[in-house]
Amino acid sequence: MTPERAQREQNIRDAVCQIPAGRVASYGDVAKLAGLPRGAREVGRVLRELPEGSDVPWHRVVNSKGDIRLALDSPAGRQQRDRLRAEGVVVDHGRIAMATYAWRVDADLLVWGMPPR
DNA sequence: CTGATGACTATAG
DNA sequence: CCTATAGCCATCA
Repeated sequence: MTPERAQREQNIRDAVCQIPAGRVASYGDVAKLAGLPRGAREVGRVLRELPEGSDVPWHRVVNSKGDIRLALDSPAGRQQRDRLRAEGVVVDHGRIAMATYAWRVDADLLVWGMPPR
């Protein structure tokens, strides 16, 4: 494990931790926030490797279309759906309305000069 | 080095 | 909505 890799992974986890409850962000958005503009796939890998019981809110990460990418009939998939609903996010057939729930990092940066919260 | 892989994404039909 | 295609890139056998 190179230090660079450990650092990238930490940056990714930190970015995910910035997503507010009740909002979601895409893998690509998280990658951008972590300073890896083309690292969407790596975000997916890091989340996949999170230890069980991690505090990182991985359930707030979905694909750019707003779809939960984990199998809905899997334990993890159901957990993602349930956790999001518990935060007030409407999940319909594994899909989330990004127009409503996407965490608009760029917009907040433009208006406030910093991410929300 | 090479090829396969994938919790990705954009675009086209 | 669906499929196909291409681009992407770290990681691994």
